[in-house]
Amino acid sequence: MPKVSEEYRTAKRAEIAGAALRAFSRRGFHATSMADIIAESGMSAGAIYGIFSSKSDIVFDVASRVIGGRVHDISRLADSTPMPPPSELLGVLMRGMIGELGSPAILVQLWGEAVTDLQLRALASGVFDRLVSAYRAYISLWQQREHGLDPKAADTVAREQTPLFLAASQGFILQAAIFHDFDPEFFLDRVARHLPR
Amino acid sequence: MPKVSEEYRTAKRAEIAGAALRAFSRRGFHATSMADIIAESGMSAGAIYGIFSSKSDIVFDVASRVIGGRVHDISRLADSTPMPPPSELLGVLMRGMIGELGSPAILVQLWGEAVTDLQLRALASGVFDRLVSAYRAYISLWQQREHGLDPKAADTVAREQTPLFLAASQGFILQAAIFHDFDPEFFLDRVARHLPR
DNA sequence: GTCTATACCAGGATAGAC
DNA sequence: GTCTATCCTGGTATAGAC
Repeated sequence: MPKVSEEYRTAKRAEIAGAALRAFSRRGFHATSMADIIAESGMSAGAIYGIFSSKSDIVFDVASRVIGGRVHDISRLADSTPMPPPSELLGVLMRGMIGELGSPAILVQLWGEAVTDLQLRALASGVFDRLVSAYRAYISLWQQREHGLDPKAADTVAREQTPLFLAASQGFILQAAIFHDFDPEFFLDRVARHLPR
Repeated sequence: MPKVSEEYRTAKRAEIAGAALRAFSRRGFHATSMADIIAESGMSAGAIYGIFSSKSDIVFDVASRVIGGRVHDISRLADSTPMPPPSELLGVLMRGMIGELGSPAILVQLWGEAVTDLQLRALASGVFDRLVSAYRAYISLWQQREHGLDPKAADTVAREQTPLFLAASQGFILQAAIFHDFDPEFFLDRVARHLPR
């Protein structure tokens, strides 16, 4: 098998996925036609169907990339140093997401699809799980360092707090996507003030 | 104009909307065809198009009903007595929603649509606004009664806290829709414990 | 591998009879 | 007002040439 071809394929995939993401972000998954993706990518139908087998194949690939980016964000914050307090973690994560993704609208669209699509649901559920784990590990470590708890006690505290951190993250994303005049910093400030320390 | 006809129309509308809601809940807005709605309602295409002008007309009607129900929930809790503490408000609201709606999945679908549909977005945004107002009024009253704050100070506190309450509500709904093994009471217990008093 | 042109189909909406 | 049968658009996927 020619190795050039393989690299070429993955490069093309990324290129098409990028175009599709832009189109989906503007008009939604269903309102976006293959013709839109073709126009946005500057390629032809034949070229695209040579790389992706169907539209839903593209949707799933785009979803994986978007969501994979979130997973990457999460894993990074675990090694950030110095450790900001957990209450600031939310802000770090959300700002990073906005910076990389522009608008979180596509995530909300994905959630909507995930409700009825088993594959996408597994994907979304997996990210939530990872986010929970990351928050938990972080909070646990913080509790040990700052409050001198032993690992077991710290983990118990962390477990208690994670659902709220997850909900706050999700609320941020949703409100940013729906409210026309959403102010990220206002939200983060208000919420951080009431998150446990 | 015959008044019997008017009542008949609204009854039929409700009937069709109910059937459509069931179909949408199962398969999603887009995957549900008019044929599905026709089958679920037991009526014919002609009958339905005599009442609704298009599929998106039905979607919007269903969305309004679902979301109108939430508004009703919210307005009720303001007059509940004795007043539970704000930290329990979330549970009251979420349990009521589950009881009436079954699963919150349809709400997440709506959010996903709202991102790209201006009308639905206005609808969703309006509900969030109302929820914010309701939480704010409630918390303000609570602060006055329990902590003896004057109305102005109480409202300031309430304003600070509402974003987190809203986010917690949204997180509950989303997690309930996506996590396969979501435990409502576990979530509510953990979150209530860290919500401000 | 990629292009254009097109086959094919799902599904929303309507016509016309009752 | 309601039914059935059907029209027709929009959109995915493919055929065949290059």
